[in-house]
Amino acid sequence: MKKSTIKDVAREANVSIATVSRILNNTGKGYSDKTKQHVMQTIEQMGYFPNAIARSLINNESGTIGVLFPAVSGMVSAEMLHGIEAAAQVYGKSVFVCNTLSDPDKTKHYLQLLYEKQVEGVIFASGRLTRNFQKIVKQMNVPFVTLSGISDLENIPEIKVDDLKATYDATNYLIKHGHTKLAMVSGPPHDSIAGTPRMEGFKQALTDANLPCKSSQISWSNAFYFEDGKHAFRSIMKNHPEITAIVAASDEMAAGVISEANAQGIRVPEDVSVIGYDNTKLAAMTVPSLTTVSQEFDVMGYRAGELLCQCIIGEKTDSIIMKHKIIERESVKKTKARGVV
Amino acid sequence: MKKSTIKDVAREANVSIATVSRILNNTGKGYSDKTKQHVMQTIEQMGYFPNAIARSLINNESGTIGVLFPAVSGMVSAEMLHGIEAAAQVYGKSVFVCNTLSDPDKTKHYLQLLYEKQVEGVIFASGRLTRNFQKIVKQMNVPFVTLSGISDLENIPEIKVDDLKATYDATNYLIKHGHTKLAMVSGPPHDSIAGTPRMEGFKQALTDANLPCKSSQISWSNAFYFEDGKHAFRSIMKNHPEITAIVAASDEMAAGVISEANAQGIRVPEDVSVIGYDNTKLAAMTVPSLTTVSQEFDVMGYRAGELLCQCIIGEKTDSIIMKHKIIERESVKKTKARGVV
DNA sequence: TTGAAAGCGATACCAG
DNA sequence: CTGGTATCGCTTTCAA
Repeated sequence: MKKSTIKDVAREANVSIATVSRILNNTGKGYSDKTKQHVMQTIEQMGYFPNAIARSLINNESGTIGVLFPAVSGMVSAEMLHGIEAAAQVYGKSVFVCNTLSDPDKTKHYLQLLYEKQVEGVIFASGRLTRNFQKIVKQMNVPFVTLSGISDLENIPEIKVDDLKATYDATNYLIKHGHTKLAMVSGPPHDSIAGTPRMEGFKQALTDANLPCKSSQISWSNAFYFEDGKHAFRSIMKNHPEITAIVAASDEMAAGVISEANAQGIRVPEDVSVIGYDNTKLAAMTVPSLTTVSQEFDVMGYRAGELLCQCIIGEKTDSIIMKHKIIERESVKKTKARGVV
Repeated sequence: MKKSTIKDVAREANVSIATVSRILNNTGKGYSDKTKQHVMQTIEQMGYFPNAIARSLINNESGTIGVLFPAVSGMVSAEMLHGIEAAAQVYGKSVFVCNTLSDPDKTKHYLQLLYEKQVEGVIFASGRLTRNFQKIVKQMNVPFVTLSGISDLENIPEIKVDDLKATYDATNYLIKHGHTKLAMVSGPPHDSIAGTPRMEGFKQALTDANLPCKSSQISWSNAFYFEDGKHAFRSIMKNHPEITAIVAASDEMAAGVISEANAQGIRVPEDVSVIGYDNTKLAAMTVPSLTTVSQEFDVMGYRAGELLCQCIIGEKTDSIIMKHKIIERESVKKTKARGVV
């Protein structure tokens, strides 16, 4: 049983396809109320749905956008994607998801694919849009937006939180609560998205507070996972047993720190305080629950989707720096206040 | 600057569009090696990419599939989606994601949308495909697959683990390790996917072991979250302080149980053992780490994608029951063995 | 080996 | 208010 087309409807309703088309698109004129009734009815009973692909071809509008993630597994990207989809929904766009695995070849492949599929815009999430992709991006000639990422290309609006400032604030939060011997559990130092800026924020906060800041106070790993946090904490405790507070570059790492502290009989927050980063659901689940820097990923995703859709209709093109805030839970010990509260 | 089309390439290369098309599709015949070289070159330098939409229209193959989730936020759906995308990749399909929010109207809307976009197949994940959707599904006339869900319609292959059996095994695991006073922290009893079958598995295991099984041993919530686990544990401890082991319907709930136990000064696993469900990353992060039933969501996603693509090319149509296994960590106390080990 | 031309399903302009 | 028709970009016969 073949799918019915506009032609079938026209034949069945004894009108021209032009008329059916007008009714379908609700142009308001070009048909009488009576024919409309009649045509709508036959459409209904035939179970006809217009072919969006044919429409796209003639209108030159695919009604789709593409989203590139290193990997959609994981809380963070999941929430972002959710937000993106919600926004796309509102603007009547469908979304293609792609997992680049951070592989440049794969990424380029996907961009070409999206190009061929005539997407109207692309969200590049959690990655770095390098000059490598300049050519294809330019050719595609549709709006791009980076989400919690970074772009080496010009004129690409971005949605992100100011990681440096956020980590600065987190560090400062510990300092304000009386901590003077701090360490950081960081991601890869050359990760220009979540590595470098967060380390920098940590350092600046220490420096501004006239606190010692040696590189040995930062223990970094190749990723941001639970195990990385455990290892990092172990090495910190070896080199700096005097530490009383730790800034982690992700909630998972912070959870690793708490877990390892527990294993070593070090109490959190009595002996050592911990502040996390992201405010994923995990932060509420640790024991003790995690004080952390909040990034609202679903909102960020929504805003990214929204921004992209606005760019598509030529409405707006400004970057958005999302505000962050510190969510206070139980993992930080508050002793004497130091300086302005 | 308009996008260049096959026509432009033809003109530029001084051949007919038919020839360009043949070369593009690598038909192998219909052009000389020399023209091929030449055409490929001009394609390259023009930066031409074929319009997939026009291709879809004439080939009647969109090269896309749709995935419906209640919500892509959350570890579980994220991992599934990752697997799906990976499989789709292999079969050369792009994937549209849709968040139904478990709303029937929205779901129907998305199905229609996917229909119009001419998707070649649909994965219906973590939800129930009711008779409500029968009409549209039938009309679409493309393969459907349910993933970790349930279908009231005929002939829809499914990928899932046997929830009843898995919970049975989990319960039995506790029994084998000497526990006789058990309780369950369950999701919604009328949730036919992750509610009813898991409760049933729990009950059957108790019954088969000749252990008491009153309905008061099961505390259910409207969802499967951390907070639900906390509440449930509280009420269980009120009604059944004698309990020594708990079966949770999700890792998050199990984490809630552990957290609440902690707050009440009840030790895990010394005073009460806990077994989770899902084996999400969270399970490794709790203190103590969680013994749990493993579902490999990324693999399930991959298999679902694979299965769907095989259905599309008419290759295979059998359901897949994924095997589950129990991942032993630290949250279960092993006392005397009881019965066969 | 090539090219001309007939569609794929829908839109929109132009006549009537 | 209506219908005929060119067109969107590409594939695929059918002749040459």
